[in-house]
Amino acid sequence: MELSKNYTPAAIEDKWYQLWLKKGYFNSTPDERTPFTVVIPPPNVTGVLHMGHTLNETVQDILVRKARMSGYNACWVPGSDHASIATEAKVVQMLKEKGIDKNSLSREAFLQYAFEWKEKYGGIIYSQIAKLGCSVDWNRVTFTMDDHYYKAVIKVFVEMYNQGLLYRGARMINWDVQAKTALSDEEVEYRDIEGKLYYVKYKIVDSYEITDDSNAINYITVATQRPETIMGDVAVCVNPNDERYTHLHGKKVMVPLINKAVPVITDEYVDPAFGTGALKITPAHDIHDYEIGLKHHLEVIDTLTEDGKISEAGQVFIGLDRFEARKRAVEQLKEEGLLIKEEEYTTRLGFSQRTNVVVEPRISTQWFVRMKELAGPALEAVTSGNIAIHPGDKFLATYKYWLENVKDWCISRQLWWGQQIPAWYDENGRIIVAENEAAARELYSGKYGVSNAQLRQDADVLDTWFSSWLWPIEVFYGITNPGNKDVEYYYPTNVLVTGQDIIFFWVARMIMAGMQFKQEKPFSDVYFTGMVRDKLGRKMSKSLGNSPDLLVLIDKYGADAVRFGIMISSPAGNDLLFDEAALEQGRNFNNKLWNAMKLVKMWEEKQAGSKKEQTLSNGEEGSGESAFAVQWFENRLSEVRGEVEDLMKGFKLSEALKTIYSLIWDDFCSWYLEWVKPGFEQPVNAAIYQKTIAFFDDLLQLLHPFMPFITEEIYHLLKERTDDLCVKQFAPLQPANTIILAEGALLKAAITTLRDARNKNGLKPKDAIQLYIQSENSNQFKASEHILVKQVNAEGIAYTEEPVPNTIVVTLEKDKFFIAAENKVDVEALRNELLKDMEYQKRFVESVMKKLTNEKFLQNAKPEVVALERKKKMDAEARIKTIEESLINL
RNA sequence: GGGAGCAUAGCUCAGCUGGUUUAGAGCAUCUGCCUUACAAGCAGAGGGUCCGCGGUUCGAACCCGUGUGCUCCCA
Repeated sequence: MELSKNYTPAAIEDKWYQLWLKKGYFNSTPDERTPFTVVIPPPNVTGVLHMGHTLNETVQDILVRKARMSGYNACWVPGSDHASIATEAKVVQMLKEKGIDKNSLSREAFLQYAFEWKEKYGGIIYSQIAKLGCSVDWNRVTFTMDDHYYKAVIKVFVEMYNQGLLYRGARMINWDVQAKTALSDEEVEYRDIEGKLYYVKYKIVDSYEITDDSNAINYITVATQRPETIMGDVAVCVNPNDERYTHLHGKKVMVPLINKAVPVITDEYVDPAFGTGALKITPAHDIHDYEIGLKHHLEVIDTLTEDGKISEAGQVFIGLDRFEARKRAVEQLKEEGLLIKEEEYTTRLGFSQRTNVVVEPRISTQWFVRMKELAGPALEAVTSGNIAIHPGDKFLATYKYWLENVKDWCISRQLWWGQQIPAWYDENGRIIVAENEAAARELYSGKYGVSNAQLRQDADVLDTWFSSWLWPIEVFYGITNPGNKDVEYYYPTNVLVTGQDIIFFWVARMIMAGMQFKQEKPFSDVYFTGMVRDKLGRKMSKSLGNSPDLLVLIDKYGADAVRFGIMISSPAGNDLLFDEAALEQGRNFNNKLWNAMKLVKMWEEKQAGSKKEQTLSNGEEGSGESAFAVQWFENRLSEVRGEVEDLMKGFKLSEALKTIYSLIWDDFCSWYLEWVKPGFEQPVNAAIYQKTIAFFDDLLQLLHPFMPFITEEIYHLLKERTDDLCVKQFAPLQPANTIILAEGALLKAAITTLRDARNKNGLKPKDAIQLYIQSENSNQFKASEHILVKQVNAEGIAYTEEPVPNTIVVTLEKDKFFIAAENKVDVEALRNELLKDMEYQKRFVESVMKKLTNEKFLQNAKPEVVALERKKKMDAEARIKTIEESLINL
């Protein structure tokens, strides 16, 4: 078969994914094996995979594939959530384009459009997950608006209501004026904004006759950021201890623009140092004002409509948008001479995470979850170590802080797309909560003795997170069909992988739900990935245009390279600065693997001797050095497999990948393959060939969870197979022989030292040399001397007791190498090199001697540490001696 | 304003219980190579006040204090 010069991923990736699917490798059903369960953090249906998802899904796939190849029954459940606000906005937009107004539709008709929209666009995210190579069980796709899932949410709501964990009430909540719905505290993002502080005069009522406007006695100055809310003012508040305003206690002032008299009140809350020390109180539009209002029994005047315009209650500027009204208010205040000054001011404003508009504090009647009761067990689950957070040191504190200070969760949303709240109200506003209308009626008549009452269901739906917090349970039907085989087998799941930004939204609430509805944790480990930023460290966002398109990247580099690139630059839990250069590195790695395969394939036809009979120790020409190479690599492989195992157990996936990368590129390609590579047109030892294929297999298997496509492809190209790498089980770990590893390290060091000497002395790669080794222990070189000869292009090798004159001399530990070549020896350069090394060694001995001559060190340090220092000293002194001898013989 | 974290090579980061650390890796850089697996490559090299200051210790990149700078979370 003709093999292309470089690896071409596109067709290969598609081929293998289809084959894996066809063979059902990703599907899981309960059996006698231990399960390894992961539920995907459901991306929302409106979205496409961004780089953050890509990182997340890749991490999950690595863990799942590794488990699948390690004897576990791996089950990775895919799905998406219905994203009520985002989806509803998209559907409304789509209807608008068709010329349909949402308000003209019935709820049922709207939902039908919404489901149609979901069917059409909701699948994009799944095709991207597949493109990336994710080994999810497609038979288990779950959507948070599936019938059973809908029922589960309703069931949980009713249950919680009956347990007193839910309540309905008027509170100040975060209001999204674009989506026209309430938001939870977590859905609000705070950002610093350059704003203005306006200093406005409030005239004092019944004061002295106003004769002179500059006379401060006639008015009080209030500083405000929001002059458009002046119409909702019900008081002006000062600190009771602020002497500047003592004379105003009990007085009244005129609210500008609407000329309404309101009292001056006092409260410790007011900071005399901020602004003018006088605060206007607008209970309807500020949370602190609201609380002060409650305390002082003040009226609440809501001057804004649900879409952020001035309402009738505002009296002026009616119908104007809040920001337009601000401009107009400022203009009018100026005209009336009531605006003293404007001041630049940096403030923090809340923005809706979904629509990005400034969130409006608003008093409204909503449903809330009492969080205190749920927080206890969720906190305990983590602090007791029952659930481990990785990296723990970083997020444990955040998690604890949130749970210890948790506020009630506003779960009602003024939307249609979502689970409609199962609460019914009669004409008197009495509440009945039940799973459906029939049950509600029955309950109602039982409770109040009235049948056929007018009952009206709550029009609102529940927060999307109120459904996704059930995810690890209900994807296995654990709420709607408790005790079923799947949920008993797969729950609790093993690990949840997600971004640190949704620790409260989701992780904490899922743990609450697990403890509350299943009396058991939802997962054993939580792995938080960092945020993906661009290479300048900026968050990726649509507005900056710095977020690359995943499919374009896969097209350009291949899915394996994308997975490699994102993992190699992703230290556990740290933010990762995404740079396409990392994908290039991945592509180059693909190519390296591809070419290594091509090299080995070339040997297939050119094997010396019969494949079966030949062994490594039969004295065949060239077998000696190769036997060493095989032995060494076998042990090196065992060693690295152990390291990778440990790294993966500690969720250090990036380091694990780096380790495998280096094992393949450096140890296998640069060292091992070069060591066993036959000369031009020469046959390869058949036993070595077989061993090399076996090593290659092991390397591919080790890499497979990270780069599934190319590894599967090469696995099948290396040899005729009946099995697939995807489900090949790892062999047990073998201990590595440290003596052989040390011999290999020495050989590598010798080769590098000699190559460096060649380089520095201007010897071309083609110039052959004669090599002499002076060593007290020359045996250590003999096992691998044929490799050494080949790797440094020596014509021959000899052992000597005496220095060899007119040669280039270099030292390695206590050993000396003499290189005889055609070139003239640059004595001066050699001398400098040796002197530099000696200088280093002498200073090293000095630093060691400092310790060894220190009585306190000898007394306090552990004996093995002292012994170690003695050895360091002896080694360095021996080396100095070697260098001195070399210098003399120059 | 409250809390958490970080600061090590040009860049991104390792460095576990203080002692083979006069500090490692990848990328980038430099030098030499078109050596028939791979120039998307090969061989080699250079590069550091471990943020500043003070302390504990026989011994500090590591522990403690303090200052500075950056990042994140919360109000």
